[in-house]
Parts: sequence; structure tokens; C-alpha cells
Amino acid sequence: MDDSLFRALADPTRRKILELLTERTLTAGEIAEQFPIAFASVSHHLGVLKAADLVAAEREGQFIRYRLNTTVFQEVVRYFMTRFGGEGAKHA
Amino acid sequence: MDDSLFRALADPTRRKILELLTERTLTAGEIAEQFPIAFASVSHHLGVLKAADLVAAEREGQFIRYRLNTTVFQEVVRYFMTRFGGEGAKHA
DNA sequence: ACAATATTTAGATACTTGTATAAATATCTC
DNA sequence: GAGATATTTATACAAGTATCTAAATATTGT
Repeated sequence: MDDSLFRALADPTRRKILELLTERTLTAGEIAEQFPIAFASVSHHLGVLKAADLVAAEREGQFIRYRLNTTVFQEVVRYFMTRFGGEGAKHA
Repeated sequence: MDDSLFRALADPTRRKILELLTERTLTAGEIAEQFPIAFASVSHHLGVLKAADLVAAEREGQFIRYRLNTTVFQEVVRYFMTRFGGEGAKHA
């Protein structure tokens, strides 16, 4: 389990970005609009998420579209369930 | 979902501590032995884990015994599964 | 090629954090 | 109560990080 993954999840802004991407894919600008911080700061967060392989980016004309990489989330769930899940996780 | 939880998980030493506690409860000293850093540093990590409610501590004579708080882990699993789990999580 | 739009990268700064050493607290034994 | 052991708390510092502004890169349209 990569360290960058957990560090990426440690920031609330980044977790919020991930939750936004659950609904649908979004461009960097659409994501940045949702936050009171500078676009460049959001771009930095997107870079961290991409480095952790939690999201994937694809250029679409002048825009860059981000989407959730669900595969990695499944790995996270598995990590927690196998190591710490105990009983309760099985029927969640 | 509390911010302190994810920040607590972001450090590899702390994740290792949690994994050690999966096997059995351990005293602070037994935990500290496993790491190349100072006892006080491990104690700091234990404080972070306790603040995030990931572990519970109980004095036992001169020792302090730590145990995993599995309830919180179930919440973590649920967080990931409901928001990001997709299909793969269901039969993991 | 130029201007406009979208996004990232670079450089700076304030804040947080992981670690260390030293001091403090708690318990046990004599 | 003094000394030994176990652990935490206090203080300091280097490294990491979230944010900002400004500059750079990429694409589109005229």
C-alpha cells in the first residue's frame, strides 16, 4: 500500500474533490470553482491525487477532464478490510 | 468523517503500529521496541492514534496497554465503500 | 500570428509535523 | 521515601505542505 495514497487522502480539500468526482467527470475549472482557494492551489491538489493514482486526467481541447480511478479505491477498501475490518466490515 | 482520522493514517509508522496491534494488545514499550526512533516519538504517534480514536489506552500497573479500536475501522471501510467502492467492493 | 481561455509550474511564505533530547509524571519495590 | 522502570509532556528544529501570486504552457478562434 503506497504511502502517497494515504498522504493524498489526508487533506480535506482533496477528499472533497474525490467526492465531487463520484457524481461525474469534471474539468479542472469546474472543480476549482467549488473551492474558495486559488485555481493554482486546486491544480496542485489534483496533481497530488493524480500522483497517488486516485484520479486520471485527460486533455479535452483546452480543458483537462478528471475522473475517479475506482480501482485504487477498491484496493483501499481491501486494505482496511483484510487488516482491520474485523467482523463488522463483512456485512457493511 | 473526521479529519484527524485520515491525518493519523497518513504516517507509515502509525500504520505499522496499527498493524502490530492487529495481532494482540501491546504496551507502549513493546510497540516502541519495534521502531528505530526514540520512545518519545513513538509515544507521540500513539497520542495521535488515540486522538483519532483508532486505538484505546489503558494503564496496567507501570505499563500502558494499547489496543485497536476496531469500530472506527469499520467506519472507514464504510466511508470508502459507500462513496467510492463501486462494484468491486461488494464482493471483496 | 495574436488574443483569449484553461491549466500547470515556479518561487515564496506561513503553518504543520516527525523527530530528538531533556524534564516531568506515574507506578512498583525495597 | 528513595531508587528503578515505564511512559508522557515540553521544547526545539528540520522537513514537509497548503496556499498565494506571477509566469509559463497549451489550445482555440479570429
